[in-house]
Amino acid sequence: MSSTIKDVARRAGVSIATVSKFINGGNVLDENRTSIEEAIHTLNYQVNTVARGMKTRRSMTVGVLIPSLADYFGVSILATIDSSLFKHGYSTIICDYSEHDPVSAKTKLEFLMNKQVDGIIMQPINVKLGDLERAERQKTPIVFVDVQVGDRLHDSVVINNIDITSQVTQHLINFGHTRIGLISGAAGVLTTDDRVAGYRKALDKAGIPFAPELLHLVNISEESGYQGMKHFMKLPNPPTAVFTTGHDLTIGALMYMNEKGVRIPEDMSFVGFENHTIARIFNPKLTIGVQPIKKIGHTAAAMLIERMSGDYEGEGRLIQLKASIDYGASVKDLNKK
Amino acid sequence: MSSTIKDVARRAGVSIATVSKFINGGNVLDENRTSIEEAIHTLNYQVNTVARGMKTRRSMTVGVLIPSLADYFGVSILATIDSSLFKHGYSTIICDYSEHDPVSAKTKLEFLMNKQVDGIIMQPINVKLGDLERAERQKTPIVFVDVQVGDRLHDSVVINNIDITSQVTQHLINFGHTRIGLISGAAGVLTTDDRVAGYRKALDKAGIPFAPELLHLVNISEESGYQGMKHFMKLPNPPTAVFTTGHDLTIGALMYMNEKGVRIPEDMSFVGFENHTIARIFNPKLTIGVQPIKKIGHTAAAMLIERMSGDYEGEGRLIQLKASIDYGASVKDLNKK
DNA sequence: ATCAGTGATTGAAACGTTATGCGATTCAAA
DNA sequence: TTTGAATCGCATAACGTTTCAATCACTGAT
Repeated sequence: MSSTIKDVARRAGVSIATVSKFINGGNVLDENRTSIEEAIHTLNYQVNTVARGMKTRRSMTVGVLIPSLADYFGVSILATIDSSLFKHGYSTIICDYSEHDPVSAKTKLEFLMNKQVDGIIMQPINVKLGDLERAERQKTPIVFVDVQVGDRLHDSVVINNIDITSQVTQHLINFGHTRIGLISGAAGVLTTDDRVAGYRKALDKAGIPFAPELLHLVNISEESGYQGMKHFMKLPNPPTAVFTTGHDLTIGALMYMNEKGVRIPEDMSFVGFENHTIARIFNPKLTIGVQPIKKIGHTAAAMLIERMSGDYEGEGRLIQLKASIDYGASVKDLNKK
Repeated sequence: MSSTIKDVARRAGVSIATVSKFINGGNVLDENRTSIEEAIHTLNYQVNTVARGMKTRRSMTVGVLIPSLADYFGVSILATIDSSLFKHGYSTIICDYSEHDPVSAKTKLEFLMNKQVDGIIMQPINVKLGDLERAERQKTPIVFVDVQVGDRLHDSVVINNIDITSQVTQHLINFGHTRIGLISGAAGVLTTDDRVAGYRKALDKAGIPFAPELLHLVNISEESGYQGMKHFMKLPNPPTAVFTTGHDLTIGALMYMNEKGVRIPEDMSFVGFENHTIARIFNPKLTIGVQPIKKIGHTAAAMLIERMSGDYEGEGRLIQLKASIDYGASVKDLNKK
């Protein structure tokens, strides 16, 4: 159906080995070069990367594994990863897994391994160390994003979660807020725990007592944002400001407020996360925390490429990037009356 | 590094062929079955799908090609396609291409073909028929989404663009609007042309003269939505209602209005497209046109699977799905004064 | 003339799997 | 028992590459 290296060799009147050498950039005689080029061109020959991978034991394919293809963070990172990897000739196989199904991550990981991926980039929510066993046995490098993983075998790219939440909380405190609601992911996930830690750190520093009912930690879905906001608004003594730590949580919370006619910032001060677009079309413009998503993606891809090419073989590296605050007008200053 | 079928055969004391047969569901003697199972288990054997693909000439991989991984439609469809395909054992290689670079689509298509994908799902913006040459020569099936492609070789899944825009326009007319701005993609793209046709159809029916300055047709980016809205607002006689026909266009238009303090629907009536989330967090709730994205994705995946498995070999099919209007409160009724 | 050295070419052996044709085994019916 | 049919296992040849050791054709120096 499609022409092979054998066809090219025959037509060019040289051996298969010579054609292979030419294709891979080796030196060949000028006369051979031209006849090979001619043959390749008229036969429309393109190398079969699968067959090549069979020999070289490299598929030039990497797997990207994220909890959901409907989640902003995962998809955004996918875009930058894909373009970084493509530049190096790698293709990206995308998979999502369910963070609730205990075997889903492991299953998908094995699926990717069976496809002989050369490396994996993964956002690990609720994955157990045992899930990584197969990849580790075969020495397939994994780079984690968003959440770092305990063992020091793999690289991770994360943001400094303690810093960003403590900064946001500090900002709210500066504006006179003392009852501050926090909506974040599930407790136990490192990212969430760090974020809560940052929140408490700022409260402690200001001498504000911690109130457990002002924490809503379920997962990072839209629904959870909606429910969290609802929960806060129904408290006998509701918070004056709420902070969400994820894109979809932010949307959920906004939905609830919009539905109930809660005005921002008159009735409720609000700080969202990660969504520039929504922040800009919202009136008033929202104050949000933003992750350097592109940088995370590029860094992760670069680290993986180093691993796959053998340029780096040392122990796991941890890169912590800085998130920042993009100030809008969704926080009311309680100091100026 | 990783064990092969040869290792399994040796350990189980049978030939390679027998193991292969067992793996692929053939009948083997009970005693062989158990020893093979034992060997597979203790050796942690997993088939190498690349090597298998080499023989079977099927990679069990499909390519998804969309103009941008930052675009709502493409990414949403990717999610449903991926899950449909995974159920049938296929993995998804994702690629984006630039609709502005004339060779980008062709290049990426060849990239996918070199990876020996068994099929392709593509959202074809600005692709030329010649770009498909290689895939056609190798008889790799392609299913198009969003925009149908001229020749009747391939399947397409689209929505009825004329219907939806004519309905939206009709709705605006019913509410007393006669100067209606339309922001859509580039003229020449079939989807856009159909949408403009639907718009004009409704105008004609109501006897409203067509005003060329009320059309802004550039591309489907956020920026274009922003510029389109800006253009309309600066007209000596601006429209009383604007309709955007894409997710990102909608966002861009909203950004401009928010920036300039244009109130919806007091100062401007507005109908957006495709974004439930934004429609719901916006105040007032937006009226939007919605595509059945999940259905599009599932249908496309199902058609591709039929092609790849050889269950269907006929000529190209065209599936037209219906879009619908989700009514909010962003259109002012000019009839009741 | 011969020889070593240089570079390009080549045949053949992998890589891990499935497909195929044939010989061996089994079993029920005669 | 014998026989025919059915089943199962095996050796081997692919699939399209890369790679390696061996070969070949030169060149320039001895």
